[in-house]
Amino acid sequence: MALFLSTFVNRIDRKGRVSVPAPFRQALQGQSFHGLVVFRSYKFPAIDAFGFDRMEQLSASVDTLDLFSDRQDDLTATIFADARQLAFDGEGRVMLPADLVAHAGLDDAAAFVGRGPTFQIWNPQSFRQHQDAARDRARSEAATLTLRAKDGGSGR
Amino acid sequence: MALFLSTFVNRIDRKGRVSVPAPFRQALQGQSFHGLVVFRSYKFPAIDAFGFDRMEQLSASVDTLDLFSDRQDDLTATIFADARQLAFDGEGRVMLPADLVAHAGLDDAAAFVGRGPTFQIWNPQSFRQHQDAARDRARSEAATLTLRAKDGGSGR
DNA sequence: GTGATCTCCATTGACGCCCATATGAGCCCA
DNA sequence: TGGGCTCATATGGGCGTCAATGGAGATCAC
Repeated sequence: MALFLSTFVNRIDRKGRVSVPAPFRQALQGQSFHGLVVFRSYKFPAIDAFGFDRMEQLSASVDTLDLFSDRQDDLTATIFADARQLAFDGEGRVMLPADLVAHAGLDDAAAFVGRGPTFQIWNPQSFRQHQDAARDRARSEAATLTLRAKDGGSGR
Repeated sequence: MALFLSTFVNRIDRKGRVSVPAPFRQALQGQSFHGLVVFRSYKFPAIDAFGFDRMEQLSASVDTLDLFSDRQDDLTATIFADARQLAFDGEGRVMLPADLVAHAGLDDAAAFVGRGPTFQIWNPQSFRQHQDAARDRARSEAATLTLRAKDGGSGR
């Protein structure tokens, strides 16, 4: 399974193309579709992304011949309808659709942010602010966590 | 199995023809009928659609009584009676029957909305509203889903 | 004969594919 | 340890191809 670590910032050229970081491309090797699956993040001004195999898994888990389940309507409508496949070109770049660029507030650069099994694409400035805020929150919670962690040892 | 992702908006010309998005056509390749199976969505102002193989699957399931609740029975009966086959022309277009156009409130454009194993055809404006609402609902359910995934181990 | 549907052709605009260049990191050798 | 070399990645631009769209003519059904 793919594992995405660290953050990389690459330029977006005037044709809307951006290089996917080589380590991320390596993590995506050997999938049935050579590229990314992306969609608008629910909670952030960012783009969520992962490999095609993860989408296939999602489809299989949702798929039944019951066409009439109310429960899955919102989920499928949102996930599958909103997802896009972005194919790599020969140089390992993808074209970012204009509406996703708008959603993430992207300008001339994109930050690829590893999140383990998935990653996100942010405006670099927005991400820095977001990250700083997250760090502050984590720091203020640290006292509580430390007390709990006493028996467990080093969480990170 | 076919996997329909993303949303594509294409124009309907004055003869009622509309191009099926190329990625969807690719997902439908190699089936015994070169075209779509469509019927009125029973809960949305939209057209449900998928490939012929899925209709065959559905038929087989009904035969083996897999889907033998009364509710399913009514609904599947409705589907088979209501379903139509729309053949591709040389350019990958289909002709939308007038009554389906009316049911979906289609005008001069059609949104092809991927739903994983199936897709739908909507009036673009109607779909946008529907998607925004579904997105809000999904967002509020996201917390619940996350909590469930946590104890299940690493959700995928 | 008349209307509708299917087939074929032309246009245009976007996107995929190709090559060329720069930049930086790692490696080898002195 | 320092310098130079090499290779991979990132980046920019040009061009060909395919998809979407519109229309005209042929064929079939009523």
